[in-house]
Amino acid sequence: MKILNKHTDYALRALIALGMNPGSRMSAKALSEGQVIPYQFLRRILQELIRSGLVNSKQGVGGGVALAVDPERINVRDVIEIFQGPVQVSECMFRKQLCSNRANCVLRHEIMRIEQLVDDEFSRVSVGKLITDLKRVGEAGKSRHVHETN
Amino acid sequence: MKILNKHTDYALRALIALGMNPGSRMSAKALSEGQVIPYQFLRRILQELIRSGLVNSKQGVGGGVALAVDPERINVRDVIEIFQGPVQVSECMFRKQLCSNRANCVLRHEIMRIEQLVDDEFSRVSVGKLITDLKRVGEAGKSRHVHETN
DNA sequence: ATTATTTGATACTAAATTAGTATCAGTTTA
DNA sequence: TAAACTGATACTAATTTAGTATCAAATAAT
Repeated sequence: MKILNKHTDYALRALIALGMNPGSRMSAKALSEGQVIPYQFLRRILQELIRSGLVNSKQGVGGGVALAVDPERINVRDVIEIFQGPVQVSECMFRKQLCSNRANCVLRHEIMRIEQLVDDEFSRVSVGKLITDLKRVGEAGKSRHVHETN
Repeated sequence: MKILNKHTDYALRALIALGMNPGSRMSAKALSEGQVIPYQFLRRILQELIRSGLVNSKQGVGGGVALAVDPERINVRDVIEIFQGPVQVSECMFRKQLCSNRANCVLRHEIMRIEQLVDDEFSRVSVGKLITDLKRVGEAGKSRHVHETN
């Protein structure tokens, strides 16, 4: 049961990279190389982020993308919603005729509670917070590899 | 972002049905008809539940499957784990070489917290509890359709 | 003006996962 | 010995996810 797909994962990495040096505009190419994300795939992900208003873009030489919103105001939930749709458990809620049996419904009750919980938690994690954490780790652990904390 | 797949969904429905009348042994055919689950698909799901020890089976005429465990001791988390693997966010944790960039790692920290939360919550919901809820709803709402409470 | 660098839009392919079907062998009961 | 079952396993189809490719339009530098 994997929660984040590659779209969301890469989108978050890109947003973090953009937020690291505020105001900086980066090309998809630079981002792709810096974050090791397949270029064309990243292009499409960025286009969705642009459409959704989280980043803005500028064409031509010296163009690229930049955050359009304060990183504190972008949270993981937003990004999940863009690329994976709203947190839900089954189709039951939206296609009621499928949900003709009670067992499914009673299950749904518990599950919607958990859904809400997950949603809230992801809402609480902003890109800004991730950047802060990241910078802190960067300071503290200059010499050792982050993985060693696992 | 859908959390439960059909395997888990059907498995839970089957477990609930089996737990409704304790000690009852039901054939896959009866379950399939009662719960409106494709027969051959349910067969395979039941076989996994058997392998995992949650239900036992008896071959031949009058055979079928029955709960092997007190429904209070089967929780949703167990079932998710059987059919969808452990709750995780990305492959990062298990394939460390993929996780060569810090952004991903810092993200993981927050995300593992949420992962744990989801895991705990699903652990708290037992099949027994779902059955209790279901029976209560059955008592209270005899005349009206459950969906009307949406 | 021309060229290089960039995004916009969109079509396409490939791989993986999920959902569902089918078959045949073996067990048990009547 | 026939009917009603599960055990094991192979197969197909649909959907989702991941990734690639192409061409047009904008911008800046020369």
